[in-house]
Amino acid sequence: MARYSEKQKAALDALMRDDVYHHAMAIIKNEGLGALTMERIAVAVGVSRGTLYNYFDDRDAVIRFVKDRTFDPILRAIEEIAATDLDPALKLTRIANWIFTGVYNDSALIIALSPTKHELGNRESELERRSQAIRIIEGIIRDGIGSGAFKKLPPVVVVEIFVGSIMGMVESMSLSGEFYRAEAVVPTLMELFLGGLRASVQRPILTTP
Amino acid sequence: MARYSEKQKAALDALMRDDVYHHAMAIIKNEGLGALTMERIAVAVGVSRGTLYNYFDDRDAVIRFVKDRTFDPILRAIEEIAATDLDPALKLTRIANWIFTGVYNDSALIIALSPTKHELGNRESELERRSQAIRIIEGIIRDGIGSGAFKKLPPVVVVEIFVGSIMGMVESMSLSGEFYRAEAVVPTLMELFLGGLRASVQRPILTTP
Amino acid sequence: MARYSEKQKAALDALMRDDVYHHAMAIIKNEGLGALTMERIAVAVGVSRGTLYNYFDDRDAVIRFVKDRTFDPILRAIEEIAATDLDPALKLTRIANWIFTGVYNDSALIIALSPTKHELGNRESELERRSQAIRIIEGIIRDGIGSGAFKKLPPVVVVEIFVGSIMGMVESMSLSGEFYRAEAVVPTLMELFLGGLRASVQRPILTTP
Amino acid sequence: MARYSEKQKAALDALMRDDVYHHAMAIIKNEGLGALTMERIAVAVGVSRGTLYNYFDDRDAVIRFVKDRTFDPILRAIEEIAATDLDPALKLTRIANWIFTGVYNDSALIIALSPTKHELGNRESELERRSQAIRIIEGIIRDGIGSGAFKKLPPVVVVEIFVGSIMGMVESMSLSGEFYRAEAVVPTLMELFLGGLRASVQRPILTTP
DNA sequence: CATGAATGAGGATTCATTCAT
DNA sequence: AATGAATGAATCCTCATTCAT
Repeated sequence: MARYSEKQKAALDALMRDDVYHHAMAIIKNEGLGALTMERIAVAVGVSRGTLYNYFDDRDAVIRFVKDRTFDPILRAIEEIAATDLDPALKLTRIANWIFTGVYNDSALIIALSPTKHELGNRESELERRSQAIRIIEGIIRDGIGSGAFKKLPPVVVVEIFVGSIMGMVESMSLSGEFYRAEAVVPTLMELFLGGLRASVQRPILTTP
Repeated sequence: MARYSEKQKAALDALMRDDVYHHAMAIIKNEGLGALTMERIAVAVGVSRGTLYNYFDDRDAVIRFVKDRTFDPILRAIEEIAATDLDPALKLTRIANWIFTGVYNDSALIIALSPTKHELGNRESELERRSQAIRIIEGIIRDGIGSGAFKKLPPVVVVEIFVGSIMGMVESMSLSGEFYRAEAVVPTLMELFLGGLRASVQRPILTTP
Repeated sequence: MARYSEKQKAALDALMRDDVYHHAMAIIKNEGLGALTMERIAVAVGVSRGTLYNYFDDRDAVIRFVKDRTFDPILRAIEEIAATDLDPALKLTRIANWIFTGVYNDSALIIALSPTKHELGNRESELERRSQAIRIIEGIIRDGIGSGAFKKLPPVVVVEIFVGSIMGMVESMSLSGEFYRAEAVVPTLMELFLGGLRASVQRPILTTP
Repeated sequence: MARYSEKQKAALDALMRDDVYHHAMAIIKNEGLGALTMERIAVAVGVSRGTLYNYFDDRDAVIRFVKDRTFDPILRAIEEIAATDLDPALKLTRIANWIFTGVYNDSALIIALSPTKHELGNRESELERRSQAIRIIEGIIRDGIGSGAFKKLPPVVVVEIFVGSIMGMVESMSLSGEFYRAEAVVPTLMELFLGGLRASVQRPILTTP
């Protein structure tokens, strides 16, 4: 009796979600998260507002979905890079490259999406995603310190600085409107970061006075 | 003629603006910029909505005011530090410290306020403020490179990374909910940053004053 | 696909617009244009304010709609009368009759709507409508002068007086609250107007003293 | 104890009212009645809003006052003209001239003021003023009919047409934006009006078809 | 009397969301 | 499943008016 088999239904569902992702991204990029109304999405996708509600519980679900779909690949890439047996410095460089490149394409989007913080309860998944990434990168840094390649700096803080500086760079560029390609920025970023992190010649470590 | 002298009026005005700043900050921190409605502010301050409009042209003016009041001291501090004759590395350290400390108190606020992007037209003053800071810091870095203290890396990119990593750190902390005091983070940050920036040969490391 | 066919939708739309026209008219007549708030209309029509916005972009659109719906039939009638091959005097009489009758039903409305001046930008269509009517009537008067039926008075001024006296009459009645039927007023009006306009036998010309 | 004597107070009062009239006129002319807020007036006059309320009960009182001050001279002039022993046709011509000229100077104003009708309760004085004028003019027309100078047309309707055509002309000009001087319009107007009104040679009367 | 800060009642709009068809 | 009309809560903003100083 059912018109669509389970499979067909799932396929339909996937198509709809693809469409929504595509158009929601475009709207957010061009006009900001505030412009992402159900009406706008519905019109862009070519369905009625009501139909949208058959696929997403509410507007927040749409936002959550778009975020997830944007960040998950980055997380997976980080996991994959961490799983290789490259040396820690190289891993970090690749991660920086990946994030930067991945983010580059959706530049403004990241910014628009990021500090949703207070807007509704998407914090959980977001934080979880973030803390997963953090934990993985922290592992890499601990490895580096353990192997004597990196200085003995507090890993937790180092991770935050690593991630923070990448995200900060993206935000910086977004605010100033000047976008550099990954190749133009990542080397300098890593030069600075690794330059300071590498346990090169001995140098007394600095602590807060 | 007038019952209140100019001074009294100014004082009243200042009081109101202080109040608004105070409560607007609280609202933004706890619930985000989106929760900053005129009604909320009015209730918090203890006046009617109408009264608010006697002090601020519109909601946007309130937001602008809060931003200015938050960022201006930072900008001025940066200017002052840049004007000293400390060596570049120390200047950068102090600036990092200042921003970090200053921002620490209003932590989440910065994030909530920063990427207003797409929302209203307050970008101008915001960008100007930012570019002023950027220009000043860029000057310091050029000095460092000129004096041979820093590596010859593209100053523009270095600044972005410097500023970006600080802002990113703040945002990182804001997202994760764990806030470190400046003393706990800045040394590490500068160790990394300066470690990578310095024209190698060893040199005693600089500490936060 | 759609539950409602295009036709049904159009019908619904027409119904709503009819309703709005009806009630908006009543409100304007009784309490003036200023009383025509979206709330008032919504309550009168029996829908929510939000629903109104599904049919009209904003309050201005409602006003424009009511005006158009009121004036357009008059304009069309004038065009039709002008297109006949009646003699000019008769054309004018019929036009006066038409305007007067048509307007009679919406009497006060015309006044309430007409000098919206300074209020919103609906002047364009209004003026255009007016100038179309003027142009047509001017043509009739020129014909009359050309054929020797009318005196050689400046057509432009004559039109203004013709139109002005009709509109003025309506306004007069509206202000005084006494409404005469077209049959009671138009003959007198035309007697005066045509009596003065016709190129009769000689008559001493009157000049301003 | 009183600071001001009655006289002084009255003088002060008159000054204030003069000022208000002056500036209120300017505002109405340039921006319409809607722009006539207490704040605007207060600023223009150079006093506080509160002070305005010492001279006028409310906004409506201001509007009433401005109207009165504008129309009263016209009414008085009509009375004076009616009191002369000129012949009826000449009286009407002079009245038309007077109204037209008087209004010419405040052109748009008349329109802006006229259909206040529904706006608050200034109807009484307005109507009274109007009906006084009507009554006087009606008297002139009756005289004309009585003396055999005018045709036997219903005086009430003739008055309305006379007044209506003048006011209509003014409004016409206001709407179209083209203002003619009294000398350019009144002769034509009176030519038409008196041409039709005079009991001249016999001519078949035209009735509505 | 003058002042002007405070008030609060409107009025316009926008959207997320529901639900009958 | 899809539709889209209807809803109504939320928000911004404007002013006439009051009243303590």
